[in-house]
Amino acid sequence: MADVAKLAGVSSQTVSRVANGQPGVVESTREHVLAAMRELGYRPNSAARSLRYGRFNTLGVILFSLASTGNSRTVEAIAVHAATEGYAITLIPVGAPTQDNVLGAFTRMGELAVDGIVVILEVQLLDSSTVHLPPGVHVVVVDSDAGDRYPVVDTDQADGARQAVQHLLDLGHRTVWHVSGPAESFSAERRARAWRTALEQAGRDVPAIERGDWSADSGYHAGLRLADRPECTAIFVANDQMALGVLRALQERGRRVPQDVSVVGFDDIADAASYLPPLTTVHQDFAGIGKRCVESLLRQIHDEPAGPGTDLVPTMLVVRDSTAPPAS
Amino acid sequence: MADVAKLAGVSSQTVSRVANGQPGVVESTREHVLAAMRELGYRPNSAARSLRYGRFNTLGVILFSLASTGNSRTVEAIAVHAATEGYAITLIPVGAPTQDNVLGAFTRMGELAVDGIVVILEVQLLDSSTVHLPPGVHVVVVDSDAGDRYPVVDTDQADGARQAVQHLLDLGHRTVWHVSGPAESFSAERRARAWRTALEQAGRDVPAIERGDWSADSGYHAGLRLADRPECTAIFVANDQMALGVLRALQERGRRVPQDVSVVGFDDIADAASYLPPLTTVHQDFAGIGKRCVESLLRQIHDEPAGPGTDLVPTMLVVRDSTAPPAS
DNA sequence: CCTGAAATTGTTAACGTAAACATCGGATCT
DNA sequence: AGATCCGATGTTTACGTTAACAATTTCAGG
Repeated sequence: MADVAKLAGVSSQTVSRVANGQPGVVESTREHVLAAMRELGYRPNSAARSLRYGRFNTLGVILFSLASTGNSRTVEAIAVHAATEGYAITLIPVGAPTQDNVLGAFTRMGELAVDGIVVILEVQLLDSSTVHLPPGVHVVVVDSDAGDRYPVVDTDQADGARQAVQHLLDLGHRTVWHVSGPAESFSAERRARAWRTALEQAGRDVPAIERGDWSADSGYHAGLRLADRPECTAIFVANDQMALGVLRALQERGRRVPQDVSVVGFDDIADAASYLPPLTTVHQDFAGIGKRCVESLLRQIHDEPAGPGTDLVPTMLVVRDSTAPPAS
Repeated sequence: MADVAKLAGVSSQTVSRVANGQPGVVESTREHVLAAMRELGYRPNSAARSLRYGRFNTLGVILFSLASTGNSRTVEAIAVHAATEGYAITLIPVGAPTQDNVLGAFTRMGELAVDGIVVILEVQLLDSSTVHLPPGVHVVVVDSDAGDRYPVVDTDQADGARQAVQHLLDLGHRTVWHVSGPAESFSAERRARAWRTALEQAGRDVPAIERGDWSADSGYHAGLRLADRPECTAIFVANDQMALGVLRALQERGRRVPQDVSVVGFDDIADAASYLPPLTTVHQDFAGIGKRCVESLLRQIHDEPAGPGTDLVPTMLVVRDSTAPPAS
C-alpha cells in the first residue's frame, strides 16, 4: 500500500479511500491511484483489515462429513447465502465423533478467524453437558435438540415422519415397519419417535425397528430381514439411501414394489426420482436450512441476540411410484 | 492479551510465549498466565497473527457446486488433509459458470485471507485465455486441461474410460454406446474422447453419442432412446447418476440388465453398489485427488515452485452385476 | 484581492501479535 | 569477591489498514 502511495504520489490514506470506494477523492487522483494499483498488482491485505475492523466476514461450519447428501447440500446453501451477504465460509471437519475431537474442533474454532459458527454434527454428543461451545462466539446448531441452550435450526422431522406414516395408513396398510438410522443420530431418533407416535395414535401395532447406519448397504440388510416377513406390506425408511438398499433387497426376494410392499424414504435426494421404482419420500428443504442458519448468525453478529429455541423448517411428502394400496 | 498480562503480572510478550508454547518460561509463571487466560476467557486473535506472520493458514476452494458427489467428496478430502497440516479451508461458491462470475470469484479470492487456492470448476472456461488467475497466488486446478498454464490434479479419466470400454469388448460385445456428460464439461469430453479412441483402436464402429447433463433424469431420457435400438447391447455411461437413469429406462422398456444390455458407469459413488443391479463402474479416488491438491499447494507455499503440469490419479474398474456377455 | 467555507489530501494513532533486542538476577568459575 | 555467563522476562518495533483529526488547496462571494 505504501508502494502504491509512493508511485501515485499520494498518501496511503488516499489509497485506502480509493480501495474502498469512499467519496472525497477527485477523479484524476483516483485514476492515478488505480493505475498504480494495477501496475504493482496491489491487493488489500484482509488480515490487516480484519484486525482493524474486528470482524472477519467469515462464518465457520463445523461438521463430521460432507459425505451425506443432506450435509453437503446444507453446506452449499450456507455458502451461497453467506456469499450474497459478503461472507465467506470456513470448513472445519471433525475426524470421528468422539468427545475429544469435538472439543478440539471447538477450541480450534474459537481461535479461528470466524464471526460465527454453524454446528452440523447430527449426533447427540452436543446434549451431554460436557461439551460446551466457547462462550462469546455466535452459534447456530443444525439438527440437534440443544434447543434449550443454543439457537437451533432443524427440519421438521417429526411432521415429515408423520406424513409418511399417515400416507401409508391412508392407502390401507394395517401398520408400517421402520428402518431407522443409527441410535446416536438425533435425526434418526426423532424420525423413529414420530413414526411410533403416529402408529400409536392411529391405534396400530408398532413393529420392531430395523436399525441401519444411513448407508444403502445397511438398508439392504435391513430390507432382507423385512422381506422375509409376509405381513410386512409398508416400510418407512429413515433416509433415501437406505431405501435404495431396501428396494434392492425386496427385489432380490421377489417382492414387488409397490404391488407387494410400499416403501417411503426421507430426504428426497436428487436420485430418488430415478430409483426403481421412483421413490415416494419426504422432501427436506436443505437450502432453506442453510439460509436460516446464515440469517440467524447475521442477526446475532448485528447485535440482535438470539436466545435458545428451535426454528423448524417444514417438510413435504412427495408421492411417486413406490407406494400403493396393499394387495387385498 | 494486555489484560491477561496485567492480571498475571507479566509482560504481554510472556503471554505470547505461553500461548505459543515457547520454551524459556518458568513453570510457575506459565501457570499464572494460564490461569489468567482462563479467567478472562482469552483467545488469540488470528487476524493479528496472520498480519504478523504474513500467512493465514487457510486454503481457498473455488467451485460451482457441492451437489455432485465427486465435488463434495473432493472438498471433504481437501478439508481433512488440510486440517492435518494445520490449515483451514474456505469455500467460495460461484453462482453460475459465466465468465463474469468466475472472474469475480477470482477477484474476491485475491482479496481473501487464503494462502493458496484449489479451483474445481470442471468446465472449460479456464481454457479461454480471458480468464486468468490473480498472479502471485498459489493455485492448483482440478479436472481441467489448463495443465500448460497451471499445476493440475486430475483423475486419469482417459484410462478409466478405456478400461470400461475394454471390459465390455472383452465380454464379447460388438461395440459400446456412450451416454456422455454436457459438452462444456472437460471431464465429459475426456471420457468421450477416450471411449472413441478405444473403439477405434479395436476397429469397432463408433455409434453416435447420447448427451446428458450428469443428472439421473437426463440419463433416463438417453436410456429411453438407446433402449429402442435392439443392436445396442453395451453402454458406457459417463457417471453413475446418469447410469441410474439408464437402468430405469432399460427396465421400463423391458430390456434386462445385464442379460440384454450391459451398463458401466463412472465414479463409483457409494450408492452404485446398491443399484438394481449393482453397477459395474470406474472407481475414482476422490480422497487421493484432495490429498494431492493440498500437497501441491503446501509445496508451493513452502517455496518449492510447482510449474504447470498434470498430476494424474489412477482409476480402477470395479466389476459388479450390470455387465455380462451379450446374449448370443 | 481578501475572507471563509468546502473540498481534498495528509498525519497520527490504534487494532493484537511476535521477532529482535535489551535488561535483570542469580549461578558458576577463577 | 569479582568477572562471566545464562536463563528468564521486559521493551521496542513492525506487520497493513483505516478512523479521526489536521492541514492544505480551491473557489465563491463580497
